[in-house]
Order: sequence, then C-alpha cells, then structure tokens
Amino acid sequence: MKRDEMGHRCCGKHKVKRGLWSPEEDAKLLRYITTHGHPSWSSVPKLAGLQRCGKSCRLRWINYLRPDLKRGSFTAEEEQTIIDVHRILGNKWAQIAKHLPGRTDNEVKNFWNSCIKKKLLSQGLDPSTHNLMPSHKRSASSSSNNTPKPSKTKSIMTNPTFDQSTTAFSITNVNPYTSNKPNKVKSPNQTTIPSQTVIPIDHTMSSLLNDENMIPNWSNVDGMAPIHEQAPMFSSEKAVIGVEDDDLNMDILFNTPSSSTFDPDFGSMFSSAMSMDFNPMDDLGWTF
DNA sequence: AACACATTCAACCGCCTTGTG
DNA sequence: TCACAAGGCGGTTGAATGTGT
Repeated sequence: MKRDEMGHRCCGKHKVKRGLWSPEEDAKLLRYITTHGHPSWSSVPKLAGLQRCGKSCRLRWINYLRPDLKRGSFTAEEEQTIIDVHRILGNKWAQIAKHLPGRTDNEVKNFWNSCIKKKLLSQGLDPSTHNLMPSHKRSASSSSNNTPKPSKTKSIMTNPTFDQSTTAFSITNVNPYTSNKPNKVKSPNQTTIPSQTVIPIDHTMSSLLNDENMIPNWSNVDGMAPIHEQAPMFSSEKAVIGVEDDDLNMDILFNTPSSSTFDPDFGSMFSSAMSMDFNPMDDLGWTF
C-alpha cells in the first residue's frame, strides 16, 4: 500500500490521510496550534479540520512547523556536538537533539545516518562505539594499503588524531563541512574548521553533565559495550580490578584506560563541570 | 536524453513509557 | 493493581532528487 493512500494502522482509523503534507494542511495545523496550542494531540486533527491522525500532526509540528526550528545545513560545531554526545549516549536522538537548539531528533538522526556515520567509517571508527575498528588498527599499524574502498561519496575528514592528554578529539586537514546532499541550497554561513582543530570537551561535557538524563544513568549508557567488551583505544589493556562502576564508566566516557594516565587539567575541568549548578536543558517545550 | 544507481529526509511503524481512572 | 489511551522515541521505509554513465 502506498503511503499517500487513505488508511492508518496506528490508530485503526480508515479515513485518515497519509503521506506528504500539503501546504493547505500545514496552514490548517499551524493556524490551529498557534491559536489553541495542543492540549491533546488526538483531538487536534478533528478540531483543526484535518484528516490526519494525532501522531502525524504532532510529528509534522515538531519536525517542520515549529517556529523555532533552525533551517539549513548543520554547522561544524553542531556536527561535533552530535559526535560528542552520541559517543556518550548512543542513539538517543531526542537527547542529542536537546543539545542542539532548533534541531529535531529526526533531523539529527538523518544527519547521523547520511553523513556522520560515513565519515566515522571512512576514518576506521566504529560509529556505534567511536573506537578504532580492529581491521583499521591492523592496517594502521602495518601501514599496508588496506585502506577502505573509496565510496562514491567523497570522504571529507581525514587523519583523525586523539589528544590523549586532554581526551579531546582532534581532526586534522578537515575541509569545511558541506552537506552530502548534492545541489541542495547550502547554508550561506557555513563555517570552516581550521586545519588543526582540537575541540575541547568542556562545553558539550558540561551541558551533558548537567543533563538530568545523564547523571542517573552513568552505569547504563546505551550503545556502550560493557567495559570488558570495550575495544581499548590506547595501548594499555590491563584488567581493572576493584574499580567502582562509575570509575569504569568515566573510562568509557573519555576512552582512557583506568588507572593509567590522568591529566590534571582535564581532571579539574571535569570536576568543575561536575560541580556546576544543575541546569537541565529545557525540552524545547512550547507554551501558548 | 535516458537510464540506473545513490543519497537525502519526511513520514510511518511499532514498541515503550507515562498518565489517568 | 490493572487496563487503557496518549505521547514519545528509535528504527525503517520509500518518494523525490541528484549523479554518473
């Protein structure tokens, strides 16, 4: 069955339109929400005069009609934020989107799947763990020509390096971010990443550490393999005995082996981030 | 110009969580 | 405590569009 045919499975209704929204439908929904708000999404279609289900209206509003949405390509800063937060939270798109004002979870998810994932893979990084993939480790150490087969999409980022002293992720020889979507209008204010950019961990980390959803879940980070399954990024692979879970998860978080090197500057930065006032990101909630 | 293939992203699906009676 | 409805979210799909040959 085609998407634009009538009928809907989620709500069991049959006279519900599906598929792309027409400008008229958008106008109806926008007009209704801006004047009445949405106390109950299930009642919105009827009240707004739309043959859509409530879920569809909610999605359309959140992903497209909301007036605070940011349009255009993701900036380099946004991209880095996504990478940083994804490394910690995994595929928690809604949580990641909270750190990017004006962006939706759907947008972040699509950007990840269509762009960032490929970049990481082209660097030999596992997109789910952000660690160097075993095959890439071998090729890197043996300097063989076992490089990933170039895809049709040109690789944008090359030669990632890791600044172990600050646990910051650095990127060398990075070209300005360009959308992979060809011939689409590109944002006029696209930013350029300097050839050697070291993104400090503080801004993203402090907001993460303040996130109400972060603190209680240190030991249960989705998308992260248990510590004994983590592929260590650095040389030390010694087992860690008698270390608290939180310590282990700090290691997961920053990809440094437990009880090995610890940078005092990073330590103070991290502890200051931990001591910051609790100030959870608001959930972009809309009130009328 | 025509076709095949690749890519993007809006929208849907289905599961899980939360609120309410 | 349970059942139900509604909302929220991540995964997936497929139409639209771009690119290569």
